[in-house]
Amino acid sequence: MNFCQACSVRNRAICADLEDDEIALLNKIGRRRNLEAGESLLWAGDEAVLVANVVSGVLKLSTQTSDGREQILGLAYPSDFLGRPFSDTTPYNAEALSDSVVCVFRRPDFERFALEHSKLEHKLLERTLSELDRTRRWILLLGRMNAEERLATLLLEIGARSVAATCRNSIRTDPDRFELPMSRQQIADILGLTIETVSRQFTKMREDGVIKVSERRNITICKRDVLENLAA
Amino acid sequence: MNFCQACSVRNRAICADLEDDEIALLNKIGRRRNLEAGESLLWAGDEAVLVANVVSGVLKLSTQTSDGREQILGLAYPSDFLGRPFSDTTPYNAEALSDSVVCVFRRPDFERFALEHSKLEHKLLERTLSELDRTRRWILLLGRMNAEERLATLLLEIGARSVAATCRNSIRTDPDRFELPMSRQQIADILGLTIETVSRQFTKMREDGVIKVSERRNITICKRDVLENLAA
DNA sequence: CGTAACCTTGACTTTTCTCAAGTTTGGTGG
DNA sequence: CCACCAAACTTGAGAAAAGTCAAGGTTACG
Repeated sequence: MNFCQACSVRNRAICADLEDDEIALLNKIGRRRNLEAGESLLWAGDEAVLVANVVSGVLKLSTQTSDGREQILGLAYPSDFLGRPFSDTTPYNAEALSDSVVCVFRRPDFERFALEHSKLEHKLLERTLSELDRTRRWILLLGRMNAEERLATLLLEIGARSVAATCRNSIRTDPDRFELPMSRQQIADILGLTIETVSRQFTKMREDGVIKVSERRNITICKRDVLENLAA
Repeated sequence: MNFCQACSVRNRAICADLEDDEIALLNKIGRRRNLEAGESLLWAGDEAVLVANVVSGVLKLSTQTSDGREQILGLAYPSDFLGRPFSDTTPYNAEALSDSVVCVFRRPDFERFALEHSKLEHKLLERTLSELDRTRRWILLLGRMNAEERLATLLLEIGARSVAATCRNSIRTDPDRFELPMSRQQIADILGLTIETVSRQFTKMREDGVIKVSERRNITICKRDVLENLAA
């Protein structure tokens, strides 16, 4: 059975651009895996045994300080790549925030394939460079923005990425209406804040009419310009 | 004239592993450039026209918020790669902190070479993945550490990188004795703090006997275990 | 309908920032 | 060689932002 040919992220993940015969080979070394919300795929510090592509769902990448303060390093949406090729140690935890599907490879299999198929390696390089850009923008957020600016930036980013992640799946979503894939505590762990500070900022934005919130996780952006101004 | 063969970072930069004939080709498309301390090589938002390797010196990568608050994204030491291949826009400013030498390539030349020589592309991928790991560790610092922990982490990192950057140049340095390549203000911009907070933390560490400071920039680590405990 | 998890709110504390002096350092010209 | 200057750094006092601790609401779900 060839999962790749029917794969919903086939044209966006690092396997895009591969020829049919290459895809067939890749299909042999990878396999699908379903993750329930809350289930982990990678553990920081473990030997890096596997790498993966996200097919559907959202995962969080995280580490913690030695005394247990958690920091989320990033989110992985469909077509994003997970894991650490060419290193022995996994640098972060990866945990599904929603029920998810990933396409996993044993790391040695994937590395061998990559070295033999430079087209794949090139795609992985492009993706890694983009991820580095995104991560550096997050450094600006954590280093120089206040709580309000941080939440504004996150809401805009989640809106944008929710659309990008689903647009090929025919469910055209609006970047101004989306469901948060994480709890308030997790938002705090992304933004480097406490849950109370996050909650107060949500309240403030609601009171200012900038956003609407229903059932806690359904967000409507009412005044995009205000958010963009804060995030800039 | 072949700079590459005599290059002090020849075995550590992305050009390591290349065959002699490949090096000769690379030598043709690159050129050396000297930068004085304070001189800029890349400007955020500009069209990405060139990429480079650091040969000697230290550079800072930075961005700022729209209202001008600066944040340093990282430091580039000898053998580190600078610039953004495969994208039209340079994502950060790069400015020399000390007098530096870089090996620059026009981006299209470099990209063409990379696509034709997958060994180089592989090295670049490994380096980008490491840089992503390092950047993510910085996210933990900015998101979850207090001022004291941040400075401790930075001092240990600079000590380690100063050694790594110079060990092939026969000047064997001690990771517990080094010269800071930046001002207090720049340290603040790296750590996401203000200059006053940084200064107070230096004073505290001096008073606690954890470090010695002479001529402002010469640091001796006296109690490495204390710093490591803070940084962990 | 009860419960547990999640979220919000309030009062208070702590950390860092801001603003305003001072002080040290390194360079320059008398 | 010294006095002076500007830039870089340090220090102090008070303000602001975010964190902590402790209740009190909501919501989802069995």
